Amino acid sequence: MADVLPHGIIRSVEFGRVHGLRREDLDLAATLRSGQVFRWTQDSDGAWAGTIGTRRARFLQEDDGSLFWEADGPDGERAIWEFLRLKDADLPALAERWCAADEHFAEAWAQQPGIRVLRQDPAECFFSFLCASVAPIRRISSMLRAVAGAYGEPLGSLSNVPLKAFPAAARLAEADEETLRGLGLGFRARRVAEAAQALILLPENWLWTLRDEPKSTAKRELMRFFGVGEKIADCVCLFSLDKDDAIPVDTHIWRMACAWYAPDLAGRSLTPAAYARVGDAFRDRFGPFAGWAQQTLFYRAAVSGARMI
DNA sequence: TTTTTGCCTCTGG
DNA sequence: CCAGAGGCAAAA
Repeated sequence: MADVLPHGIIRSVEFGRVHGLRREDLDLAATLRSGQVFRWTQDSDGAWAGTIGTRRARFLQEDDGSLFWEADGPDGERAIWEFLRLKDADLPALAERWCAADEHFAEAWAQQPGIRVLRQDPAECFFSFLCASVAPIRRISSMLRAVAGAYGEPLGSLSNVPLKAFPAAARLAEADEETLRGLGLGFRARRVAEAAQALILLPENWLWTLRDEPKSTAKRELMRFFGVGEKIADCVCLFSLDKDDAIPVDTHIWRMACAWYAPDLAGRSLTPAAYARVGDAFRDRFGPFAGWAQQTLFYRAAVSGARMI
């Protein structure tokens, strides 16, 4: 099957299946809903469609856990495995240790196993979390869909779901603040416009090169952008730059830390020193993939809405 | 230097 | 009216 995209590129859609996956390895729906990606949509068949960079993709997870996928080639299968990080982390084995180390994680895992950290496109991730300030997931999704709808390159449809690439910085740099405001970004419009302007002065692959830098360097570089503080920098590090022990400290993680992992912080305010203490407490307890453990705890508190503390 | 405070902005209760 | 997936800049 071959598609001619609106800009003339011919792509063939590849497909395949990942066997031997259990819910403990991957719960696709929970992972895509866990507040790390915002533009994946579920159709009436229960399949999820979205983009990985400029590549269209579609997933359907069967009841036994196994995963059917479709994706633009070439190397669709490799792209799927990288996006889901299936080779990088044995989630059930990690979770078994985390359950033994922490009763609160054990409760969250029992309710919802299989939430993975994805390896997403760094540019879309950067702009996504720039838009995430003081906004619930539903609103973040609506902002990013509006931005992609207005500026994103059409990639054609996959199973009747029209898909657009998230606009490159060069395209976003053409947008002025007022236009972005009109797309519902509010005060975030200035941050997105300025970040796009700053990014086009750097090499096109600059964000990707941060994958090769240590977390401290990547964070420091990201925080030079207006609108990027520690929390957003940690989100970009964890969700797109392979920094598996980055801990984005939002209000939910902060409350958990005060209650369970660093109780001496209770009643204090979230200063930079306290922020660092929270991250260290998570890394002490959960180890090099602490950010993955964080994602399960975050889902339980922020997405499922369960009362934990 | 570190921490606190006010402000920005808008949807939903 | 108030609260909520933050960050900035000024001031203490």
